[in-house]
Amino acid sequence: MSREKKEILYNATLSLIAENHQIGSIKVADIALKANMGKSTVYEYFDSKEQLIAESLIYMFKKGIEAFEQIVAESKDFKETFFILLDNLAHCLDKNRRMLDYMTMNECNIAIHQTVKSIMSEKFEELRTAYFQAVEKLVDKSIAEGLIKEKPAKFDWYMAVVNSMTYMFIHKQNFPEFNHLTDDEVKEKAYLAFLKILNNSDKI
Amino acid sequence: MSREKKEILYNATLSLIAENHQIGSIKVADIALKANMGKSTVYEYFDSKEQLIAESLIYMFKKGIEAFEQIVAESKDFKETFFILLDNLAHCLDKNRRMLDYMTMNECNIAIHQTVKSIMSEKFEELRTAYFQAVEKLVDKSIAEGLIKEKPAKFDWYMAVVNSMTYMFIHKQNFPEFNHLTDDEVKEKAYLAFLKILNNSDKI
Amino acid sequence: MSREKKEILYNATLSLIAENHQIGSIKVADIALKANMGKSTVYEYFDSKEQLIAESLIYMFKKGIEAFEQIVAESKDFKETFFILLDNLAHCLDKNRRMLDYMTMNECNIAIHQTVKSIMSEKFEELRTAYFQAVEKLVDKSIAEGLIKEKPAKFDWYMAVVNSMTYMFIHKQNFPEFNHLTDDEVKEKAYLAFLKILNNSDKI
Amino acid sequence: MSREKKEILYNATLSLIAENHQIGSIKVADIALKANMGKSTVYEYFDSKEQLIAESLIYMFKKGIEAFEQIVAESKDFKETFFILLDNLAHCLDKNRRMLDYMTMNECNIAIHQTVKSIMSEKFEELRTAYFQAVEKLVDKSIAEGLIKEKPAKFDWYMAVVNSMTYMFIHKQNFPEFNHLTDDEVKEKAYLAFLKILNNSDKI
DNA sequence: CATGAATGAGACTTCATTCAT
DNA sequence: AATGAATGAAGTCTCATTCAT
Repeated sequence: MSREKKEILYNATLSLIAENHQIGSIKVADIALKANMGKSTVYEYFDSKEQLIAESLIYMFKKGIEAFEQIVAESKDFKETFFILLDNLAHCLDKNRRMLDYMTMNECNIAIHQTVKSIMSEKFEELRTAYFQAVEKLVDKSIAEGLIKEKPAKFDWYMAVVNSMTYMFIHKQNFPEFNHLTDDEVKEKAYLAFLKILNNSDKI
Repeated sequence: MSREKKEILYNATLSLIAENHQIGSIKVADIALKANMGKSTVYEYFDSKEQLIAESLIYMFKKGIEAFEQIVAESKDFKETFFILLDNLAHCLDKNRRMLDYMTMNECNIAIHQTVKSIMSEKFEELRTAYFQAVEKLVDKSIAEGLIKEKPAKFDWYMAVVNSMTYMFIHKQNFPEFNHLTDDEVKEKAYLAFLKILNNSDKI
Repeated sequence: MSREKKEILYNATLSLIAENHQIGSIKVADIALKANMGKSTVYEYFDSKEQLIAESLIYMFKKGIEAFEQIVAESKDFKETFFILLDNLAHCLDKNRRMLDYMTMNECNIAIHQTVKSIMSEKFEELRTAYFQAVEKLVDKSIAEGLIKEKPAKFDWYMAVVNSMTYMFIHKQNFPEFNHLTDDEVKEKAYLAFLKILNNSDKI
Repeated sequence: MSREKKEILYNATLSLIAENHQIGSIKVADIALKANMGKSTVYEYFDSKEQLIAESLIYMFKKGIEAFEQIVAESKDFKETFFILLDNLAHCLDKNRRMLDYMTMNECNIAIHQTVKSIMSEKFEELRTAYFQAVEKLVDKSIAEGLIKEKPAKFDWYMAVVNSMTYMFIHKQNFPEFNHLTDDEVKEKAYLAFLKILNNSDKI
């Protein structure tokens, strides 16, 4: 039960982060309201607001990485897998425009508060390692299919993936300049960018 | 005088943003302290904290775009210009790891507060237009030098620039996985990515 | 059964009073923890925290007076009895430096709360009477042994006893000025003070 | 001005301590009300409730010792000085029955809270030293007048003074057993006890 | 009997803002 | 023009108590 209630609170917190876009301004009262419980009940499960937020973020990362892993694990070909992942990201960005900060694991988004920071820094390396592994499996799939000639350096394939995610992110900012593009067109561009970055290194 | 004091306050605010990494948690008291004046004096120049922050951000964008324009305007060749811009970004990221959020003009980072949001949205389009123009001049330089065969679509060249900035950003996160890379190597990679993304569109 | 559980709670409460030194800051959660039971169980036996504390204090007084009586009742001579009592007090003061407040039956230490006050005031007179009787028996012993020439007024003999207890109390405060004195020396001084106060009334 | 406002708050706090009789249960709201200011204003002058309480107690001790010193300094004879001091004590006890705890400098009354404790412990030794000096001057006066034959040990004269104060304290508890005694009679008894304790050491 | 879970009331504290000087 | 002083509103957290099981 403790586990279940904690997850309710994680999800309440995360949906507020998605709405509010600013971790620092989340109020315990809001979390409690969203989770359908009294403010004081929150403190039965967590020592402080910071503890709750920190754990919620870890929870979010874990779930996100798990989802990523599962999508990669399903035996689709690379392009289909890649597109599902971008669709997924687009969906997340619809809910929370700041999601890219989290997807790039930018620690400064989390280190609002000394308490949150110290709670998270332990788990952070572990999470990042898992994330890199999942991303690597995706890249390996593209290599196995011959789309990428030879395995690039870690930084290179990581950047290629980040860059393709950035395509979705920039498009979701809804600048009028880019409103004419559909999600599908952007995904296609992201896909091409991935391949271009990791191929033809000899050409230039 | 009014002008001068306002700029002092802008700069105080911006240096706090750079340090704190969270707009929502900046306090008027801190700004006043940094600006060497009493809290109440701040209210002689601005109606509210939000007004001050919003104007400070606009000020930052303006200065940033001006700096970008000036670097591009100086008659260096494309590669040198590009590298100076990346050096500049690296310097900004050293002070404020969240700077990319601002550089990509992600509005959600600013919309902490309804007041800030409405103040900024007027100016925002103007700023973005200026930013796009500056970026376009940079891209045009690469075309003029023949590094890019033909002028790509707006979204494509904008993404190419954003992606190259992302290289610096990811590297500045100091993940142990990428600590072996020097700033110069990363700049080179960013430069190559820019060219790859905008060339060879026929190859794939 | 009810009786037994209640006593467990009394003792848990009293040991917390001994540790905390402040009745007002004792928490039901602490009492329950010390008594090895759930917080809600406390409310099976007592209507409120105040009721429990009030009854615990009464229990403490009763036990204390009984102990006092028993020591006096054992057929030792006056000086030995007196010293055992002072030893006893020293032991109590080691656990709770505020014990003197209770030993002098200073009602203000108990009247933290209107509820406690009203609960106690009924019993208080009864307890004080018993206490005075016990003290009187001690004094009578000193008279029977001829150490005191004639029976002094009630206030006088009560003060003589209180004063001798104060010796122990002051010594237990561990002021560096008095650290060189041993417990035995202080007891001797307290004993002499008792005799001096109650004798030679004609001399001065 | 800061000094003046702080003193207002000290006095508000001390009058609440006198009324409430329990340091732990004093509320900032009550202090602010008593001092005629908003709750938040209190925090302009003190970092926390504990800091305010600790400083208030130090202030009380200081003022008390100063008053004691001044009474002793005025060139009255010993008995008159002694009686004025006891009158003074009686007056304090009327306001705050716990005052004896403070007069005996029982540190446990102050150490409710770790913060208060650490703030005070620095000053405590200094205060105690001043207190002992003041008491010593009083005792010296009795020696100078020949009321005490030779100067007793520090512990002995300190105990004699404490004991005489205890007379007032016990009487102020208003036990029905002692209601027939007037303040003047009690003062006389306290005075005699002082002399008896410090004289005739040879007699017993 | 016993208690885990929940919570309302209320405490401390922060901070943007106002106001008198 | 500048600010020290004051504060209301709001946020975090605590804790005695209730209630369903």
